[in-house]
Amino acid sequence: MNDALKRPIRAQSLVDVVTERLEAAIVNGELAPGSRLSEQGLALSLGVSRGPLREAIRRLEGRKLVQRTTNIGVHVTQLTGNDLSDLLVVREALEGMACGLAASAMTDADLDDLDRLLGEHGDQESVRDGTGYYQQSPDFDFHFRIVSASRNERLIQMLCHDLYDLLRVYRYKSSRFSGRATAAFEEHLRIAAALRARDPAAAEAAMRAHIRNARTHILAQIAADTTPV
Amino acid sequence: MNDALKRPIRAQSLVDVVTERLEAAIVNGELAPGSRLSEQGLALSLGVSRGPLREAIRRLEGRKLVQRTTNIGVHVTQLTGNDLSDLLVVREALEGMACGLAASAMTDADLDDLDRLLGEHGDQESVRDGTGYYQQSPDFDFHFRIVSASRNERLIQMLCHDLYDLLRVYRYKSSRFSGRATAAFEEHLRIAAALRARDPAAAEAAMRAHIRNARTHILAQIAADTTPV
DNA sequence: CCACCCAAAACTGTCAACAATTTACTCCCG
DNA sequence: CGGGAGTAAATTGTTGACAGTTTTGGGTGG
Repeated sequence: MNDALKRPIRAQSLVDVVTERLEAAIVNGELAPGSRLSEQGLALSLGVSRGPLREAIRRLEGRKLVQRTTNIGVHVTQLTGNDLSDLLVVREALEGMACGLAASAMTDADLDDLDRLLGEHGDQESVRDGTGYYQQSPDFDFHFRIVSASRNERLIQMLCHDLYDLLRVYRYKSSRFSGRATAAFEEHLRIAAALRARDPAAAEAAMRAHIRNARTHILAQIAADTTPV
Repeated sequence: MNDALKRPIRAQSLVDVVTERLEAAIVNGELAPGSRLSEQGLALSLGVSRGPLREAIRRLEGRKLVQRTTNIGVHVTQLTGNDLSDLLVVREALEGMACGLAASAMTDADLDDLDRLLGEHGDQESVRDGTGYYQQSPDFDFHFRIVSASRNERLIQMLCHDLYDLLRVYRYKSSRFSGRATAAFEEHLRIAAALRARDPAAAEAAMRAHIRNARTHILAQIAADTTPV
């Protein structure tokens, strides 16, 4: 799909490298939400000057992954329950649309791949008892494939790059979202069936219901988690 | 709604000021899409050093308003017809959702305000013949109010700040999108009616149809514009 | 007259130093 | 012993300078 070759390779600047490193560190929890980023310290530990580091931070700032307060410093974005709620509504809208588009655009090969993926999920026991710590990755795989099949670059970018990153940040901060693996798996099957039927409306509805259920579950879990504290 | 007072005021840094200026210049067309931004020249004309200017550019880069190529320079994002098409699909998904939420959240006062706005629009002759150059602003007003009524901060931000900015950039670059003012106005009325009925599903459907029609119209106009060239 | 190569100018990438503000600590007073 | 003012340390904001790359222009050879 990509031309790959022919386009001149450009040495990526320090800013690019630093941005990737910071993004990875934030997403995988190495930099905890709410934690402060010291420019001096980070510049030293990354072996770069403060200039490129600051520029990288500005870029993440534009993506809402960090927040800068003038003369105070930058903090990794900390999502409140409300933020997470809002974010999942946005995800419902975007991913529902993506799923509807995918229903029209997916090839037979794509559909077969998706079924194979679901087959592997079904074999895992973690789906049945629903601990699902490393169910996280296959779950993202499933959604990632459907979104990619929408063939809408902007939509793919917004979901897979921006939204998923933000959601991952939250996941690592708070406790696992578990206890719904079985229901989620069945919803995945329903989505796959609608895609196989090439029914955009049904596919969108199934995906939206899936995300709406996840949202309800997550919000309930958060409410139960934070009220006792 | 905002606490306004009590929160200490912070002198906004040069980066903030520069970011606003650049954003405004790009949105209002002063910096044309595809044009190159010279760091030296801009720094000189804005009266700041290259450091803050570069940081401001990085922030806009995160928002996809400009694009940087290593060792070459930064260019104002130039949307292709495909980009615009993708973008409008995203807008359909997000603004449809926002409109559905607004149907539940809008107060009677909000609805009255919206009706008053529509009444003013109906009086303008530009709606009837449909030149609609400065119809642009009232149109954004209408959409802006509905989106704001969704009470979803993330959604509001994504639509009113990010998406509308990008769309405005395109509008100024290419020819006016006209000839649909009458139909658009009627669709606005239909949306308002659904909101007044507090019917989320109908409101979402009406908004999505409205944006889908606009998209079709715009894409057709672009195809007619560029093929002869 | 065109194509190619080489040198100079212009520009971007990076860095280290300086200025301004915030934070932390210490000392003094009540 | 508690509170507050003042000072010192640390951190962020900004700047100017240097290094590396790209582009431009001219000159030479075919």
